[in-house]
Amino acid sequence: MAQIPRESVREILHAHLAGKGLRKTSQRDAIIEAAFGTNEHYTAEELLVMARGIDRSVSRATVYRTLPILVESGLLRELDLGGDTKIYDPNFLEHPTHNHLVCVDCKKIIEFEDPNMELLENCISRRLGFSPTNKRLTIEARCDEFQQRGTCKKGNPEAAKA
Amino acid sequence: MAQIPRESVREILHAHLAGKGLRKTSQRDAIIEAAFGTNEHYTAEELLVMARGIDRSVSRATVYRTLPILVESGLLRELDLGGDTKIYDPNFLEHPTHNHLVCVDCKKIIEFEDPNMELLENCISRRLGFSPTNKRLTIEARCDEFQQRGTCKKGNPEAAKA
DNA sequence: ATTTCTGCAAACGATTTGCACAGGG
DNA sequence: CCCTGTGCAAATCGTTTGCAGAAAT
Repeated sequence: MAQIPRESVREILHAHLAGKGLRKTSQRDAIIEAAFGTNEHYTAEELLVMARGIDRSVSRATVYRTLPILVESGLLRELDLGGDTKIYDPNFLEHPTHNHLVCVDCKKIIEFEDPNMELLENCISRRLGFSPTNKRLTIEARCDEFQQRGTCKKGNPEAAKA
Repeated sequence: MAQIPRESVREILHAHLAGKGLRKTSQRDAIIEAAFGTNEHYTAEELLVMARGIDRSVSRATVYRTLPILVESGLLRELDLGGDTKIYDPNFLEHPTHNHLVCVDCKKIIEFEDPNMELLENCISRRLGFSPTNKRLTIEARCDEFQQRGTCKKGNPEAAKA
């Protein structure tokens, strides 16, 4: 499933760890494996479950302590999409400029890229006296299909109930 | 300070309360007064302090219970700008389509309107199969001035430390 | 009178942290 | 060996909620 070659991830991560005097541990390996073994978004808790599937000894605390490291490394992106849980997005390397559309109805997160949006963000930021570095953009919208049928195949059905 | 005539706010709010069988109470009045007596953004906790300045008897729970009512009424907007606290924006009536730029450095929240952004949001949403209703958009950026001087007059200085 | 509101304090849920031990360099 | 990483459980912090009394209709 993962589109990023595992070696690249490992390389970049090892470089990052080494550069910071951080150590390679079996738990971190399991977490990394889990974190980049999918293209789906996930929460810290979901990552914990996935990582435990690889190495039973991974603890919640270690997941929470490792996530910021992965984010710093530039391989993982942390999303604040308005819920009370942070969401993590492993597709950052391939699509560094993508934005997110969150469906209010079905909770589905859709990634999109749009050069016009890129351009417009830059213009607006500059006009206001800001550098467009490190920007995030999220659109919240309503799902047409969900509006009509009360359900939709885009989103995960359980999320819709929440 | 408030640009919205207080009567309009009261009228709309009373209509909203009446329509839902909700009661007018002194605590709610104080909260409303505080909520629309400024153009600044605020957190629930900050609103509590402001409301208590008007009516000492206002409790934290009542503020938290009243905020969703104000948001539903359409007069107050709830913003999720990525921190762990929700932010409330009383300027929604005057500028219904405005978006937000949050400075990573000085934490300042800047409101802006841009017809091109409007248009683009609509196009993108539609293209993806969503109705552009109820959308929110936030740009996160770095403050030029802050980058150069380590401080900036745009933002509130204390927020920058956080 | 009836029903909604309120304050208080306890409950909550995601995340963080102190501690003593385990394990990489 | 030394210092970082780990699991556990307790602590945080914003927000929510159960309850019994207070107030609005």
